[in-house]
Amino acid sequence: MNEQLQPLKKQSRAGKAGRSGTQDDIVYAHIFEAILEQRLAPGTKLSEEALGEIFGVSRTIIRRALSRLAHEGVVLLRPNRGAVVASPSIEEARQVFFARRLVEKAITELAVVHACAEDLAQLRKMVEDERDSFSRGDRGAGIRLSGEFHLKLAEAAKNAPLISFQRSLVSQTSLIIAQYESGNRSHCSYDEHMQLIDAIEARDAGLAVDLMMHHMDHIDSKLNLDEESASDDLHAVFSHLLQTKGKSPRPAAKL
Amino acid sequence: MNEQLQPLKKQSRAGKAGRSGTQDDIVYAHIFEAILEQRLAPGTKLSEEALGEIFGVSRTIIRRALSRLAHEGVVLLRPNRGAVVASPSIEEARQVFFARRLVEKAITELAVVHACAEDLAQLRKMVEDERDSFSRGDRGAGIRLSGEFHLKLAEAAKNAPLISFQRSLVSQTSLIIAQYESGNRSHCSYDEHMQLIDAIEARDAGLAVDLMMHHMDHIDSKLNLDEESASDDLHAVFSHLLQTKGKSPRPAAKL
DNA sequence: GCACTCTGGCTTGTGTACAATGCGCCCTGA
DNA sequence: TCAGGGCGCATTGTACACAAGCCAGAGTGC
Repeated sequence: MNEQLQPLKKQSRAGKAGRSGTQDDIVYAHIFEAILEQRLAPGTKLSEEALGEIFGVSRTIIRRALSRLAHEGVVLLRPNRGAVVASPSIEEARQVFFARRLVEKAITELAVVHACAEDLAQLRKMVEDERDSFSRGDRGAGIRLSGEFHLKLAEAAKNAPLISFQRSLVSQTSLIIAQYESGNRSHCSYDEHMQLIDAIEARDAGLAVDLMMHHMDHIDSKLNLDEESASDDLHAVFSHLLQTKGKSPRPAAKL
Repeated sequence: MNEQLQPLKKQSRAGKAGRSGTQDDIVYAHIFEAILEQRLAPGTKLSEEALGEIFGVSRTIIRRALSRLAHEGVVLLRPNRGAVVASPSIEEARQVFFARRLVEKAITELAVVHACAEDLAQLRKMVEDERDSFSRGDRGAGIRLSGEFHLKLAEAAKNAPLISFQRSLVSQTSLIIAQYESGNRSHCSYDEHMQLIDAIEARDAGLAVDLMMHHMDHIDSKLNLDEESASDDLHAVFSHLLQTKGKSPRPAAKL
């Protein structure tokens, strides 16, 4: 484990949020991608020094990236105890989905009004990329691109606070999907995405919102949030025993 | 300007978000308070070294606090050019208010269902504090406490993502009020707040939501978002010339 | 007189060293 | 054999030093 990337010349592919500017953006994007594509399992410890070696930067940069990830809820920052990949509980997942329905509805309505031709073109392109990923069998990239579609939709709605909130919600949703999706059904959201774009382009608010709500239902129904699925993560398994109020879940009883 | 606080013994009163734990929380809370109470005018440069001296900590801590404030939108972080107190444009203010209506409605509905007796008691206490502040003529504290009321309401709704979003929205709203409120009308929201608590306690969702929406209308009507008010801040005055997309507004034309 | 350039100073960005805290192992005693 | 306590190590928290990047002002040429 002593290999490292070349000292981070501004790499092009930085997936999401790829403002390929400063170093911490790159680190951020890489970790983010790794988490969403499940190369990093929930609960995994994210050591600052290890990451620093891997990316060839100092802990300062890593720390900033982790801080951003923590803000978006995909990483849990425990004081004096380091960062771990978040493992949202069922209850947390429900809360995220509730908030998402709310936001997606508003975004859809706004997008019907504000989306310009270029927005729509970009959205279509993203859906195509998404379809390609799934047909290629790249589930991780598919989840990520599906998320980016919803984020782009928020941008088309032209409301800055909602965009930022949506970014956080989408990140967490992706993590939840990665964690809870029942494997037997393929995640084929691109079809619904395309219909949605059509409705928005037709400026049919009623239809667009309906489609979006059904889309949310579908995502929801693909998850087993009703029962605990088998997991190697004690926190997830025993999440109903944990306090959900404080940001640092600890066992309520000694395990 | 060479005075400094005593080296930050864990001060108790840390206003909002007063997790009186680590140092950066304290710094964060103090700057936050200062901005909301208009002791720091929009556009003011926030020098890292100066703040570090004032609070008796190193730039590392200041930097973290500024980063958090930037996340909430009350501070603008310009790469290589330091931090300034945000001065939201009219358009940004409108977007914040749009998002707030959305969130407040959802929060109110949730609070009607989930608010427990202790939540309601705390809410009542906060409204009393708020009234005291205004009767004492402490407008800054009043604005802050009014914001904290709405934040507490979000907590009573028991949805973590909405709480965090609400925190950001309330912060920005407070900043907007501080910047745009027409001075001739007194900000007497505590009365409406109290009615709202009553409706929630009565579990009357319809009434509660109505009250909340009217409350939003009132706040809205107190601001002059229709025309530019006089301002000593070039960014605010010429905000319609500035790009609102990028996070770092620069003049579109040489001033 | 005006505008342009270059330089000096100041502020932020990054890396690193040291301090502090938490965790696990080992040792001891019952 | 197991529980409890103490110690050492590993990891994070903080401060500081150096590098890099802006900005303003003085100086110069047109």
